[in-house]
Formats: sequence, C-alpha cells, structure tokens
Amino acid sequence: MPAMQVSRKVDYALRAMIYLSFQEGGQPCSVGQIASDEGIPKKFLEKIIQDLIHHGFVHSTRGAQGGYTLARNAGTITFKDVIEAIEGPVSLNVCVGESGERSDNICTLYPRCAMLSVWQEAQNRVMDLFASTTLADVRTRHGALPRVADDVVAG
Amino acid sequence: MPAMQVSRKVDYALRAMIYLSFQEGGQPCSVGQIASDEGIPKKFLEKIIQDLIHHGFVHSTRGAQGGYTLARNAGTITFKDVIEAIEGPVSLNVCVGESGERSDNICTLYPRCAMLSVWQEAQNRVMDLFASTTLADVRTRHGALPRVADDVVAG
DNA sequence: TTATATAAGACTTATCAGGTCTGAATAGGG
DNA sequence: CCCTATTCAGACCTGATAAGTCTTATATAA
Ligand code: FES
Ligand code: FES
Repeated sequence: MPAMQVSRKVDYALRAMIYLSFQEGGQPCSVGQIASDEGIPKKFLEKIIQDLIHHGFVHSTRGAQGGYTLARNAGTITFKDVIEAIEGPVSLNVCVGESGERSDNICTLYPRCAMLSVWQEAQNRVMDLFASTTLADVRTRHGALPRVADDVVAG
Repeated sequence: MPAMQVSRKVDYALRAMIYLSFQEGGQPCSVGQIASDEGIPKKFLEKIIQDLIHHGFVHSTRGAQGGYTLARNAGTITFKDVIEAIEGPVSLNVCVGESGERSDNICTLYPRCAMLSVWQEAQNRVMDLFASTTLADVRTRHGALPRVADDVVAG
C-alpha cells in the first residue's frame, strides 16, 4: 500500500554504512555487533554487507577479532552510491533515470508524453539530494550514534 | 532491480486522467478509447478507473455512448491526489510520510535515527512537486495530447 | 586446535503486482 | 421491446520478488 518505498535492504545497508562511519579509524565491527545495535536480522545483514564489499565500499577482516570497516572515506560515499550498489539505479518511473535513455519501447508514449517532465523533475530532486549527501554529512549532524539499546536507557 | 519505482497502476491512472483533462467539456471517453490511445491493457484500466471514480475524480456515464469524464476541474486535481488514490500515501521509507507519525514501532531507531532527516527531505521534495502539479499544468505545457497512434504518423 | 569470524550460495515463503475472466446492470437506437 | 454498447463488481490467476534462513566452507587470533 505505501507507494515508492525503498526496500528494507537499502535501509539496512545505509544504517550499516552510517554505523561504520561512526567507527571510522577504529576496530573492525562484526556483523553481530551492527545487527544488534541497529536491529537488523543478522544473516540478512551479512548478505547485504557482501554486496557492499563487492562494490568496494566496505573492507573485511576475516577470522577471530575480524569484522568490517569502511573501505573509503565517509566523505566520499554518498547515499546514491549505497542505494545503487544494493538496488540498482533509482528510477521513479520506467521512463526516467538510468534506464530512461532506451525507454522508447518500454513506455509507449516516450518521449512525447505529457507527464514525462514531471517524473524527470521528481527524479532530479531526489537524486540531487542523494548524490550530495555523504555518510560524513549525516555523521556530522548527529553527535552520537543512536543505537537500539539506547532507547531502553532513554525510555 | 530499479529502485523506488511507482507502480504501473499509478502510471496508467495518471495517463488516463491527463487524457481526460484534454477532453474536458467534451463527450465522455470510453475505456476502450483511452486504453488504445494510451497503450494500456483495457480490462486493467477499467479497474483503475473504478478506483478513481470511487475517490471522486472521475464521473461515469453508463450505457451506449457512455464513458468517462473528469468529475472536477483539471486545475484542482494534483499528481499527489491521483497517486494517493491509487496506491495510498507515498512514503519513501517506512518512517516518513503519512505513516511516519506512528513509526516508532516499525523503525527501531525512530525518531533519533541519523538518516531520518535525509528521508524526510527527499519525501518533502517529491511531495512538494506532486502536490503543486495539477492536470491542468501538464495540459498547458503540452499543446496537443500525444497518442500511441501518432508515433506511426510521426515515424 | 579451538573459538570466532567472514564467504558463498542454495533454499524458502508469503505477498503482491499486474493482469484476466465472468457475469451482471444500465442506457440509447431502432 | 430487443439489441448493442458500455460501465460495474468481484472473483480469479500467475510469475516475480522481497525478505529472510540454512548450510557449508574458509580464514585467523589466541
Ligand atoms: S510515463 Fe513514461 S514516457 Fe510518459
Ligand atoms: S530509517 Fe527509519 S528512523 Fe531511521
């Protein structure tokens, strides 16, 4: 019923990346740590992080005391990067976004459609935001990393 | 694979509404007419239009020579109206939008999540656009109504 | 050599998008 | 009054996918 919603995978991926950005320069974090602090199913998160590794955003250390760290500086990783790594290109409608170039056989009226410009504008608005927001940006805005357990204390 | 995409239903609904807005004041249009001009599966469109009728956006005339017309002025119907009628409230992530008010038990970190503000900003950007764009707006920008058949002529 | 991690990938399950099909009810024309 | 064009209501179908689990293998610190 809710429209245009991002998948859980993307949500989890971003939470994990933000989590790691708060630990930048420190010890690697295990998947168990991240999963419980962020309230994410552990096995599911494990798979998501693999995707992030394969896209070069996360570095892993195997074995005991192992875990994950950011592979690049938090200031160089944008929301767009993470979203596209996990879900592929964002496209608010079939005829806009990365796939929009060859959508003349997907969308019957392309490119003379009356509402095409509206979808393009919407696409630009969100992509501008996602492309210009880095992990470092949200870290800066938030002094401390919120955790699930904190709510118990705060509650 | 494409992320955050609107459903075909919404796309079809908007096309049909724009189509009707071009006929404003004229004869009712049958579902067959709209479907073939816009390249939409007829039976599917029939159901979609029923939703639009139930939400008060479309008026129907039954029987021979019957069909559909806009129930309200094209200048008073926004993209937001149509999208929400068909798909329910837009919410780019589980914690924003209409359902965002009581999302403290959906989203584990709400409302102290580090990235919540980013999703809220994205939500605002697209909703501002959808809420301020009416059917009359896109009709004005486009002189004539594009149809599937026109492409054959235009070659 | 054991406990602690990640790595890879097959597997499951329920929901749902995107339709289709059937059979009404309604209205205009002859 | 009947035929045809149309909308209306709702059940039904089908393949894909989101969201997650399970299993086994591999690496490494202590
Ligand atoms: S909706 Fe895709 S070109 Fe119009
Ligand atoms: S993602 Fe929902 S509150 Fe953070």
